[in-house]
Amino acid sequence: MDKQEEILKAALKLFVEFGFHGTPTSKIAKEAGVANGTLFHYYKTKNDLILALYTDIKTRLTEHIDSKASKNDSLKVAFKSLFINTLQWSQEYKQEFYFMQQFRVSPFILLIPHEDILRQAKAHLDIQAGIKNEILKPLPAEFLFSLINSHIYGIDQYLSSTNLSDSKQQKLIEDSFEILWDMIA
Amino acid sequence: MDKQEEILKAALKLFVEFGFHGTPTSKIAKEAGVANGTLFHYYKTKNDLILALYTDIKTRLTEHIDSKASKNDSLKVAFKSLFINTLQWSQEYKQEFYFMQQFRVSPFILLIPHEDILRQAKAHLDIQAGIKNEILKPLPAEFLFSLINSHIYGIDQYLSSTNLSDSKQQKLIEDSFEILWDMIA
Amino acid sequence: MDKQEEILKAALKLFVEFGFHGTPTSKIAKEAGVANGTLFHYYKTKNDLILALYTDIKTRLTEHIDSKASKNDSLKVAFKSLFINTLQWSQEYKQEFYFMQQFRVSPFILLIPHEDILRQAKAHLDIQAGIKNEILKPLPAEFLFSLINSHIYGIDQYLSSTNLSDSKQQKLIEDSFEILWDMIA
Amino acid sequence: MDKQEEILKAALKLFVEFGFHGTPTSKIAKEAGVANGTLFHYYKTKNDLILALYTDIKTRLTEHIDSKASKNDSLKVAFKSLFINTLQWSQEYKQEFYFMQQFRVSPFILLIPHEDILRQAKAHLDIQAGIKNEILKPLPAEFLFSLINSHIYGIDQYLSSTNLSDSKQQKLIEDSFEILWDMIA
DNA sequence: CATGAATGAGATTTCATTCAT
DNA sequence: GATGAATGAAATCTCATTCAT
Repeated sequence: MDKQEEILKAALKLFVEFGFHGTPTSKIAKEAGVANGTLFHYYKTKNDLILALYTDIKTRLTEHIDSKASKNDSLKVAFKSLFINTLQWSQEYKQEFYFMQQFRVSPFILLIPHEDILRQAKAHLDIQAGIKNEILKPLPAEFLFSLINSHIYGIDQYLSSTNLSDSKQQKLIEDSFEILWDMIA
Repeated sequence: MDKQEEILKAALKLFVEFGFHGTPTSKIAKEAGVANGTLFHYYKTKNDLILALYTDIKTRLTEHIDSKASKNDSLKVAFKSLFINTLQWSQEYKQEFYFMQQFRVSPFILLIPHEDILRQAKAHLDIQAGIKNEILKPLPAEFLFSLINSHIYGIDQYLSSTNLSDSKQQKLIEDSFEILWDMIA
Repeated sequence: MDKQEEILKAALKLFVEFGFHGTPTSKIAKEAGVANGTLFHYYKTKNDLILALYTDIKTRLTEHIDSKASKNDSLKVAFKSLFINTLQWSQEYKQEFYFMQQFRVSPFILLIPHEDILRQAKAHLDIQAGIKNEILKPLPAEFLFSLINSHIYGIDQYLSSTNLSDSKQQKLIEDSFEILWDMIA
Repeated sequence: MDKQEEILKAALKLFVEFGFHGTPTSKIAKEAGVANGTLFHYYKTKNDLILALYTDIKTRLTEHIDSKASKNDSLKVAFKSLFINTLQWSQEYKQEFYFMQQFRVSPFILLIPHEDILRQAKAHLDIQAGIKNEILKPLPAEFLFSLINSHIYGIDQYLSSTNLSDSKQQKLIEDSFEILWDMIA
């Protein structure tokens, strides 16, 4: 692994444990096994590092979801795939998922253009279309989007607080999707 | 308003905008219109101030909810009251509600005994009892709790991102409760 | 002497010896006998300190010159007074005078509005008027100003590089003025 | 142009604008279009670079003056040649001339043996001889030297602050020499 | 020769906290 | 109680310099 990756990895670990501001750049460098200045060789400022980490994680999650999606699925299958893959990823990459939540209630979120946030998230499925085709309930798309998102976060939180076996976890995720689908369709 | 209150008010405003660590105590003091040292007269450390603010806000929310609840309601009515009053409060005191979310994904949350968090939240309604009485679905209480909570946060987020009239907002909150109830009962 | 003065005094001493950037703020603080942070309590940045020092010295020189000037002098007497008092001050406050020269060939000079520099310098005598009254040679005022200034700096440099007794120094300054006067009148 | 020259050229440009310490070696390298390390291949330290630049410029000025001087001139003609050629050079190579002034009020000047400074400057004409031959006024040679030097700087400053046509500039330089000559002879 | 990633000492600046008034 | 000057540890960031390639 090259130094730049080591730095991101170390930053993630420490940010999750101590928060952005509770983590000095010197500790990140030490954890990454590089010199203090090396961090600033790759990231001009600590802010830049935080933003780069967010972008990196978001990209990885998006790629994971996209890699599992197939083009010709029905809306429900597409939704289900998105839902399940997001939650599986959230459990496999707990730190990453937690970091994103931290980031989203931090002032740093303001540095990400608002559209970027929505676009990427909604890119995976066309809620609008589902409403038009009368597959989804006739509610504002933004509202449905909020419901779906928060549902996912709720499940993630529950999974993280308990310690289910893989199969039980799998079952719970699938059941949860049916609950969600009943709610929005 | 006395100085102590002014300090809390100033801290809330600045924390929400700049984050805990992004807000120096000197700025809080200035915003509150008191001297630097005065802040430390009331709160021994900055940490103490943050915790006191959290406790203060949580208490105010709890009191609001409790003041609206009546003892002899059915479970559904009790749930509905909790749900509606929480969301109405979240919209009236947006900064406060946002602060609590910030606090909960921050390392400070570890300073609050885990049980305190659950107990207080669940104190208002006995999910366990609802399951036993077969009013609620036979799912783990913790799981239902997560679903309820995240649902509330989802609605709050949607309400905060749009700008509905009071009546429309009221309607949406009530509809959302029915959706939630269908999900858990 | 209060701390703010001590800081200016220490800064002057060290800047003259090591240059602006060759002097860390930590050394200034130590030389002034104050804590590191105290310097920044009075001057928001090192730049601010440098500018404040320049302004302070320039003010002191101006006040010295003004205090020695009398209103009703002839132009020649007024010039002579300015000339002599500037040079006496330059020898009494060598560090201060040297600092001003350092400052003037540094990028910091750009932070001082150009007009401020000329206005203050020319305020003491009206070259323009002297030209109109045919007391001074019919040359551009700016040109005469440059000649006068550089003459003063030349004498200062000579005085600083030799070690004359007070009386000889006094004599040389007076003779130099006559040389200057012959040059411009 | 080879890399070594590019480095000197870049250094000159940036030093004049930002000062010695205000200019990182990395910026010099970038401006010169070479890699960071290349600079240190040619100049062991930043200090060495600064000194080399000073020496280079001083040599070029000296060569310019020498190339214009003829051996058998009278003292006045020799002086005039020195004076005029210095000022013409100062206007043609403004950055270079400004750099030398910066250098002379910087702590770096101490790294140049004092005698070198005087010798080279005085090498071009024998003030001492002029005094003995009663061509120059019976004043200390060092004093005359200071007067001449500062006069030149004064003219340079005026020329740099205005924008005269070449012919007017030429005329002003010649007139200024007569003024100087009257002052010292 | 030339490169540029890597270093780490050190510079500037911030900031929670103290304390004499 | 209230003030705000003073503190100094610690944080972010810079930069001259090195060295493996």
